[in-house]
Amino acid sequence: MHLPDKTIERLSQYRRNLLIILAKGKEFIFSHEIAQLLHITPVQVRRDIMLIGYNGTLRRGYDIKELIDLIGIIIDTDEGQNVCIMGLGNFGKAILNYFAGKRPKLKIVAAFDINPEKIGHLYAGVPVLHVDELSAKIISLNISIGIITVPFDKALETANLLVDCGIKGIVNFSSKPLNLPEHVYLEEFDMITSIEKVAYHTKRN
Amino acid sequence: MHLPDKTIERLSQYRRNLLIILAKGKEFIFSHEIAQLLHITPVQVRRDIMLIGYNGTLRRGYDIKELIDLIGIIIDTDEGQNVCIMGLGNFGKAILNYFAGKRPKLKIVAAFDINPEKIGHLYAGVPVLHVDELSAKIISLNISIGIITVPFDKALETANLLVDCGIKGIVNFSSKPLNLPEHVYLEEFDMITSIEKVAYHTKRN
DNA sequence: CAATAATTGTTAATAAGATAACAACAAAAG
DNA sequence: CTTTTGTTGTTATCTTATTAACAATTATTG
Ligand SMILES: NC(=O)c1ccc[n+]([C@@H]2O[C@H](COP(=O)([O-])OP(=O)(O)OC[C@H]3O[C@@H](n4cnc5c(N)ncnc54)[C@H](O)[C@@H]3O)[C@@H](O)[C@H]2O)c1
Ligand SMILES: NC(=O)c1ccc[n+]([C@@H]2O[C@H](COP(=O)([O-])OP(=O)(O)OC[C@H]3O[C@@H](n4cnc5c(N)ncnc54)[C@H](O)[C@@H]3O)[C@@H](O)[C@H]2O)c1
Repeated sequence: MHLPDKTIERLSQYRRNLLIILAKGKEFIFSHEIAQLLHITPVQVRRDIMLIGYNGTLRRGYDIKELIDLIGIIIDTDEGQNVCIMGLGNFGKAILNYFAGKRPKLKIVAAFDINPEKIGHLYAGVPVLHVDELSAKIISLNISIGIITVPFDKALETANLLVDCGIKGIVNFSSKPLNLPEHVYLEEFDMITSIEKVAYHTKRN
Repeated sequence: MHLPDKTIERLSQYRRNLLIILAKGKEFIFSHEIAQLLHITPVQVRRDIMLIGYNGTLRRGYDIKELIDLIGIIIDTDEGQNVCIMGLGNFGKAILNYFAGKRPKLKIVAAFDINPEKIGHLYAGVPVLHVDELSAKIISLNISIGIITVPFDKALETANLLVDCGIKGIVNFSSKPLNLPEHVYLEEFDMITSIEKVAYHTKRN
């Protein structure tokens, strides 16, 4: 089954929001309710759900629990994947706090840094280790995804290190665009782009 | 002139990278060099540049300085826009550090929080103020864009506050999706989506 | 029980975005 | 001076993404 990239992004958002709604005790949800949550159209929601092969109930909507589980089957692996974070500065800490315990199948199991004051402690329940240990720990902790939040001028060497250690995917939040080998999946984000987009769109008026 | 949304995003990225290259002393650049930086195709670059009406020189490429200036005319206003950040936690601090002095036409001029220990100080050169002052300061500091980094359960009231104060655009990094009036431009980002996208794409192999 | 309203699932149509193709031409090489 | 090479600018094509349209069907209303 091939799924469009944008559908994957929305599935992730659906799940995050459905989990919250489920926790409030709601059992079924209509496409237009999901749509309203994410400022998209109900058709879009129904189409995505169609693509993953799920069927709702006419006039009752979608079973929230079932939908969440199915999204899990699509995004997650059975055993789950382990994640590490490179660079425990403000940004890295924000990510750890935010992520902690949120996704059972996607665990941040270690943070790597070079600052001796940070190493050896736990942060948000996650051990902070020295970068020298990376190679060994990626294997022993079975880490397949790395998040890069080191300073600009350390991003390249950090990425190379991860690649050499056999990482499968990287999320790069450092502002240095990376050029990775094809077999490593890369996702980059820079908030300056977000903010400048808003700046552009608020120019008029 | 109408520009596609994706082109705006890329223009922002072009500029960020061109500024770095300019600082290194390079004066001209080819489309394929820009393309390589951002993992896109040279055609894409040329097309974007065409859309903004800039002309390079055949076989010399684009004048980096001119290109940067033109992108500035498109994204920025002449006087610049002022930005505030709501919630100075780890995430807010990371943004302030990162942004500080980086974009002359897009200044973060205040951070708002409710924690008395934070208020009254400077962080990364930016004054930390109490949320109660928001309404007055948005006017006196001429703030038109707000960045939300308050906790999940405070995001809605914070957004409403900004809207009531006449904000023109919001970047929402809190994990709570917002429903804003049409005249306020909204940009949202959640890193869980980025990470889960990587998780999905690294499932196979 | 008939009529109406609401909702899904799916195909068809449209729109947005990316890539390919190539003419034009300037610089470099021969 | 002629040919080759490299690069831009632009149109045409292809691909991906979104929206519209509507049949099917179930619940609700009268
Ligand atoms: N993409 C975005 O939107 C965005 C936003 C904010 C910051 N950033 C970028 O993220 C990065 C981190 O920002 P921050 O505010 O957390 O910075 P920071 O300085 O607070 O943290 C960086 C951390 O990395 C550690 N470090 C340095 N070299 C290292 C190495 N070789 N290996 C491992 N760890 C190393 C440092 O000890 C420090 O703890 C910067 O590049 C910044 O520009 C990006
Ligand atoms: N979108 C993402 O990718 C992403 C990533 C990390 C964190 N987050 C979210 O960002 C938010 C902030 O994360 P953090 O790690 O910085 O949290 P934090 O707890 O460190 O910081 C929150 C700050 O907001 C302040 N605050 C609380 N209520 C406020 C109010 N009403 N007005 C103004 N300030 C107020 C607090 O005093 C604190 O300083 C959270 O909602 C978190 O879930 C999102």
